[in-house]
Amino acid sequence: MRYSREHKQRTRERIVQAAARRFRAWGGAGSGITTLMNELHLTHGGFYRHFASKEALFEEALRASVIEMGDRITAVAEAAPRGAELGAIVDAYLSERHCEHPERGCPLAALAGDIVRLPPAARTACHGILMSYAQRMARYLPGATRDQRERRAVILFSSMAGTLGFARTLGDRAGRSHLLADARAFHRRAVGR
Amino acid sequence: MRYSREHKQRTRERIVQAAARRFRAWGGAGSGITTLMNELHLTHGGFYRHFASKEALFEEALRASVIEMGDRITAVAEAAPRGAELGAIVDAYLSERHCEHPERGCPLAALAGDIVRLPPAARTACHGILMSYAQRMARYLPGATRDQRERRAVILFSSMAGTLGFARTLGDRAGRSHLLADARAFHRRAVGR
DNA sequence: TGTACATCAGTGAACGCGCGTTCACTGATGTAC
DNA sequence: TGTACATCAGTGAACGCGCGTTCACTGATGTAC
Repeated sequence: MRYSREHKQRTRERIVQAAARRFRAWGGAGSGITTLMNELHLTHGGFYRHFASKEALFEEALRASVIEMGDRITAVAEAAPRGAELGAIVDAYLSERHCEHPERGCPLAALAGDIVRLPPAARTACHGILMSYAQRMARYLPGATRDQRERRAVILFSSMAGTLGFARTLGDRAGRSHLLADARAFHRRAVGR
Repeated sequence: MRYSREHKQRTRERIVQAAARRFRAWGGAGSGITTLMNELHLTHGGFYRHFASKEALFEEALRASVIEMGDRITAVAEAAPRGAELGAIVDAYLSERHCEHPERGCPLAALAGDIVRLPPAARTACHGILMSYAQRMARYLPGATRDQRERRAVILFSSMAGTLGFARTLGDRAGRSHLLADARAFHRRAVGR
């Protein structure tokens, strides 16, 4: 049947949002088209009216994840007292909440491992999307030039992502909590003067 | 046919070594049993005379990777002037050589993303193997107690792994080179006094 | 405003493919006598 | 030392399964007249 005016656009967005969560939780290979569409009470066949391929969806979902996470970090920085933005970002990024919810968290921490193994063209596209994330975060980093702030943002976020990723391999809740506290202290010091 | 005395043991080791390389390069899901066995001029059927499952091989290969990487880092530290061990480790870990050869490199950088998504029992086992790696590295970290050195090793290596992982998403050689140089400076400073 | 037709989001069977795993079989070597 | 038999690493066909993708079809709504 034919659907009303903006119906298609809304469906597309629902697919992207669901995929953004699922890919971060289960990886690019870990979440199939059928399961994804069923979650939205649709069948797999309709998927290709919205996306050329699963890879196209992956990129779109990554873009959405980057925006979502960027918004969250921006909100944290905005809520912090002036001068304490970066510390607040580090604390939020390395929080237990973030650690326990990869599906709503940083796509760099959740998907870097998948992106590395993508074919070159897709990998480069995804790298670009991740860089737009770092660019947005750059304003909270110290540095004389825009380039310097951006480069520092890349280092800070990718290294926090590494520690977060390792913390997620730990089953023990208390252990994770200690590890994250250590990590917050480390990154706060590393990024402070 | 039946094979000579130590033949089985040697075959097993060849499988583990090949898997250790392949898993780091292509991930746990990215390298199949058939392809792996064919690389060794064997057929897939024989695999189950050596391992109960692919997951059992993954653990074994992770163990081998951790030992291999631990040996490499230890050699780097041993070759460094007294007091310069940690700086040498950071430089080697964040070198272009390491970045371009995940198949021979750090399993934490290459496989953390896969390990996070393993079923709980396997994930805990793999986490333990990664911890034995951090424990071995702990002696090169500053700290009053063994526990403190170990915790610092976890933070340092996991955060370097994150940056290395991100660098691997970058197709451009020169860009990677700059990023790694930034990362070496960052981690050397963070880990020094 | 009413009618006829075109559109196209969504359906569900079907495709080829590679995966992990199983199993009956082979046959050279180890072992028991 | 020689013979008969057991062993078992490795083979290759076959299994069920889930995957991404294709396609003929449906039918309510948009659009043209």
